[in-house]
Amino acid sequence: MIRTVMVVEDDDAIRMVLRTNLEDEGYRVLEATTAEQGLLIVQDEQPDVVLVDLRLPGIHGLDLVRSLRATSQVPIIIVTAQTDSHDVVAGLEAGADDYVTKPFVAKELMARIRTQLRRSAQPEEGGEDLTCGPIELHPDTAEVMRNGEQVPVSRIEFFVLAELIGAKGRVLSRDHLLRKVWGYGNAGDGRVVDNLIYRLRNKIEEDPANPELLLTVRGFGYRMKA
Amino acid sequence: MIRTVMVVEDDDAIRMVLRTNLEDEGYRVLEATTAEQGLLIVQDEQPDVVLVDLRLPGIHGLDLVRSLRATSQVPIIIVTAQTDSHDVVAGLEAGADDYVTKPFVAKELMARIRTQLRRSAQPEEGGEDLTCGPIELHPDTAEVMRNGEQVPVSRIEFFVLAELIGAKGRVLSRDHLLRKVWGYGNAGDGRVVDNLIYRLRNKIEEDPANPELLLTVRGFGYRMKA
DNA sequence: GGGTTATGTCGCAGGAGTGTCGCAGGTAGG
DNA sequence: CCTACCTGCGACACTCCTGCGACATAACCC
Repeated sequence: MIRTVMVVEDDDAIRMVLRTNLEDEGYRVLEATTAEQGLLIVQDEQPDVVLVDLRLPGIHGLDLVRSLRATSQVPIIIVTAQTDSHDVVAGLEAGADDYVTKPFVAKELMARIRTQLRRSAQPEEGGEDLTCGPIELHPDTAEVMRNGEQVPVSRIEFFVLAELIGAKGRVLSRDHLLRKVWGYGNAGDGRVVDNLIYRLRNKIEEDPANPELLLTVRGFGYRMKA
Repeated sequence: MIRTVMVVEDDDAIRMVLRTNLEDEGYRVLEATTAEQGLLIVQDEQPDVVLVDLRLPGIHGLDLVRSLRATSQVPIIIVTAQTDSHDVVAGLEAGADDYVTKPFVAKELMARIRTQLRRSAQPEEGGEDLTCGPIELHPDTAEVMRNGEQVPVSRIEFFVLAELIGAKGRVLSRDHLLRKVWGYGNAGDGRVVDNLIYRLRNKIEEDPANPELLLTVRGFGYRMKA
């Protein structure tokens, strides 16, 4: 599963260092240089962790933390040059989950990110099963059921199906699926998605040639039946 | 609601400082000076947070962290004089939720404790017996029984089995197991997990070549039969 | 209809994921 | 010092996945 980390930091050099380290760890990285921008992107992309600098142009990082906390449970790690323990307390009280001071050691920061991810990964058992008509997804066991019978699907097929069902009938572009499931780097041939949809249909559709669940939206992408 | 904080620390002076600060914040405080003692008390009293020093007489603090994690989700904060970032990484990978270095600022530590409590305020599942079909785990004695007969397993095998059974049928990735059981420092070869599963199957499965309890989920990891 | 583009269909080869097993260094206990 | 066991590692076999390419078919536009 590809995890997404959001970095809100106005210093280009530090942001680049963070991006490099995060990508080396296999994360998808989103960037913002202002609190306003960060807030929008978080709502849009729902990252798995947010790194926030306190000294931002315009709105202060602390206010960003409070705004995020007001609407989201996403783990927040403050990464800042302000080392005063008073600032640490304020940051944590504002709703941050951890506080790391610059200059930070990359390996330590990565470990702290993993720690946050580990904890936020637990409630996934509370995550209700994804269903669509006769199809049922169990994220806990990575199983797909059709009419109660188990259908063997591969790892990638599972993620694509989860993404589609999670979209609840909205159309998802090939590009969107490529990014979410395959993860930026290996974009390659756009037809990969078509192929996978074909195989998926053979597994979950009654009549794969006339799909009733996994529908094509010509020119846009694919969607599940509402 | 009165929260309980457990302190595992052998230095009398520091333990006293912690106790005073914690009681001022309104917590109930439990104390232990060794890892063994700490483990017993945690099982007995189920505190809401555990503070652990790394340098303990006898069993090392890191091993205490791993032992706690094997059977409990209690938030763990390492409080230690070891400031090396390598130690921080090892501590977090062992399962700690935060890492504070001495000398610490009391107010900051208190804030970090509140942060942990805030997150763990969610409901906990009851203390479960670690059983799965004919398999039975006794964390107290580190014994594994199959159909009432004792099966000799090694230390690591025990932890892996505990982790799997504790997951109640959910899939656990190799990475997850590596971090939880091995502690990632020695990550090295991912095949270590496969090997261990193979050996575990030879001990607990009727027909190891056709496992019915310890199942492979291709592309994801392993899981116990629900 | 004819041309063009988007998508469906399907087989293949390389490769990733996993099971299996033996080996050797390490470790604990006698 | 010896022994037994644990444990990480590497090698090999095997299955299944998956990206790709080639062609067929359907939808769209003029």
